Order: sequence, then C-alpha cells, then structure tokens
Amino acid sequence: MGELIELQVALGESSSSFNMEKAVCNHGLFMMSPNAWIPSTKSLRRPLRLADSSCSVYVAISHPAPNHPFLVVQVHGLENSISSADEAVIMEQVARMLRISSKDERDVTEFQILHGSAKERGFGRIFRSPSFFEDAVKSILLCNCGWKRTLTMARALCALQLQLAGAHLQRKRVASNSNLKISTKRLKHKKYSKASSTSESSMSGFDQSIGDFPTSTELACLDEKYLNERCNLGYRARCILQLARKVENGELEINKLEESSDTTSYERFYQKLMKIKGFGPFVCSNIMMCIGFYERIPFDSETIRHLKMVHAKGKCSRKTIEKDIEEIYGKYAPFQCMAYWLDLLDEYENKFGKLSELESSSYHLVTGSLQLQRN
DNA sequence: CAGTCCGATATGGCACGTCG
DNA sequence: CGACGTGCCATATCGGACTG
Repeated sequence: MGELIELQVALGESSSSFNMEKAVCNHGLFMMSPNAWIPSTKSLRRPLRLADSSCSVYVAISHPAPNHPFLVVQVHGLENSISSADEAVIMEQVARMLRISSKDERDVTEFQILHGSAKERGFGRIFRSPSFFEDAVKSILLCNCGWKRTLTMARALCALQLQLAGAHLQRKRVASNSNLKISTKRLKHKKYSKASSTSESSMSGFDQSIGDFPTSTELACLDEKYLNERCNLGYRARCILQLARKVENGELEINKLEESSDTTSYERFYQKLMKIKGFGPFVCSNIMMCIGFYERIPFDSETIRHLKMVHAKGKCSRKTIEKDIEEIYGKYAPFQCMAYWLDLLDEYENKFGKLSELESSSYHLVTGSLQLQRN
C-alpha cells in the first residue's frame, strides 16, 4: 500500500470566508461521480490527475478548521515523495474545484454585496470540476433526462475510465522495459487493478473501484457506438466525442479564457460552444457558469417549475421564462446564476435538509419535481 | 415558433392470484 | 364473495436540442 502524502493548499485572502461544506455542497455537480462527499469528516474524495494526465491518484480534501489558512490534501497511493510537477497539478485542480483564486474571491465578494442573505449563508463559490472538460461533459449529461439517469451516466463514464487507464498502463509497461522510472505508476496500477475484488480496499475508507472522470484524450479516440453502449449515453455519446475532439485539436482555447476577465471574450466563447451539435443554450450557459461567467442562467424545465412554485409565476412557460428570469434575477447582474442557484439550493434544502448531510444513496431523489420516484 | 427527435420512465389498465 | 396485491404490457409523458 502506498504512503499517504499531505499537501497544503494556501487559502490566502479566502481563508476568513472559506467554508468547505459550503464550497462543495451547493450544486448537483458534487453528487456526481467520481466526487464523493463524506459528511462525517466534511471532506471531498475523488481521483485527480497527475502531471502525466494518463495517471490519477486518490485524494481527500478537507479544511481542518474555520479560518485555518490551508486546505489539507491527502494524496493516496504514491510512494513517500511527490514530484513538484504533480504537486502543482493537484493543487491547481483543487483550487479550480473549490474556486480559490483572486478572481473567484472578487466574484464572491461582489455578489455578496448585491445579495445580503448570500453573505449570511456563506454562498458564492459554485462547486465545479477539476477540469473544463469534465464540467462540459457533465453539463451535457444533464440534458433530456432526469437527475437519476445523469448520475448513472457519470458513474458509467468513471467506470469506463478505470478500464481505459488499466489498459493504457499495461501497454505502457510493455513498451518500456526499463521499469526504473515508473515506480509510482506501477504502484498506482496495482491499486487500480482489481482492487475492489479484495476487501482491503476498504482499509482507508476509499472506494477505489471508482475511476477518474475521463479526459478528452481518453475519450477522443473511442468509437461512438462503444461509448454509447458502455455508458448508456444515447445521443449524448456523439456530442461528447465531438467535444473531446475539439478540445484535443485545440479548437477551444479554454485556458486563455479562464484567466481573462473580458466580457466580450466570454461572449465569443459562448457562441463557439453553441455551434457544437447538441450544445444548446442550457448546456452552454451551464458551462459558462462553471467557467466563471454568471450572467446567463441555464434555464430548463426545473427553472420553470421553480419560478411557478417559489416565485408565484403561475404563467411561466418556455415563452416567458427569459423575461421572468430578467425580472427576478436581473438586479444581481452580472451574477444572476449565483442568485438563481442560491434560490434553488434553498428550495432543495427546505425539502431534503442540508445537502451536505444527505446519504449518497438518496442523491437521485434530489429534484424539485413533483413526481415522486418509487423505489 | 411549432413540431420532431430519442430513450427512459411514469402511468393506466388489465389479468391473475391470494387472503380475509 | 370482495378487497387487495402483483406482474405485465401498452401507452403517455418528459425535456433540451434540432429542424424547417
């Protein structure tokens, strides 16, 4: 079994306002594989990529105490050292998920000035994925289906990744006979392969049978039919492959954008996304929100239902929704998404209690819809 | 802007069986 | 006998995106 390495992620200016639970459990994304929220320890567990992005390691992220200046990231399965490149990549992913950056800090502060109760509730860091690609794919998974199926598809993609990674490492090992350099990879491979069939995987409380979320590189070369059959994605398989190939070809200059704060470049990016087949206003707005552009609310049937039930917009429909949204959330510009998500979160938590305390087995029930699932 | 797409899921109806 | 419960099937509904 590999050693446990602890990294620290400095919160800097965010340390006084940061709340682990609030930073994670505020959006459906935290319920989707491979994310796993552990209520008892208020920690987030999942695999993250190493500098060699074909390899992942399991991490547990937690905040030791309120006002503590660092997050603690336990890295499992490496030998007792970690390269500085790996360290940097892991910290970058943690910071992306939890929105620890000066831009995010600025957004949170500005939004909370506009929205008093958001400040009281410590809301403002909408949880996201360690990578743009994962956010984008998960946005597609939300479409044309219920929440339960979304969760199933995300799980299936992670299971597929586990297999792909296993096969990839095997090829790598065969290719390089000098096995001196790849000790950490071999160790990780040991953990990945069939770890679930033996009982010791429960040792550290990790479910290591879950793979990482696939990267664009891992998906781009797959056959559409195969991907669909493996993960039951329906028409989404094609959209996801298109996206993966665009990312691989460098057609979406996402890295530049996330650093920029120029509104017109965000708009251009939105238009670019809209040109991809299967990417409509909902998906693209959702992706934009993840990137940090909060002006376009990803509205869907759930939004209409929400406005009807909570905002007494009895006549709200597809036709009126944009006007209604502007009426209700326009005053929070340019952070309309945040206000909307806080509203939805309130509604869900009134119904289900704190999401951070919910059993993962009932995640699939979390929806505002009137239809009750029967088990 | 209305109609279409698609698979999954919810719903309604029916036959059949069991129990009090 | 009626009141239920169960299993199955056909049908209806759903929901963003696409089409024209």
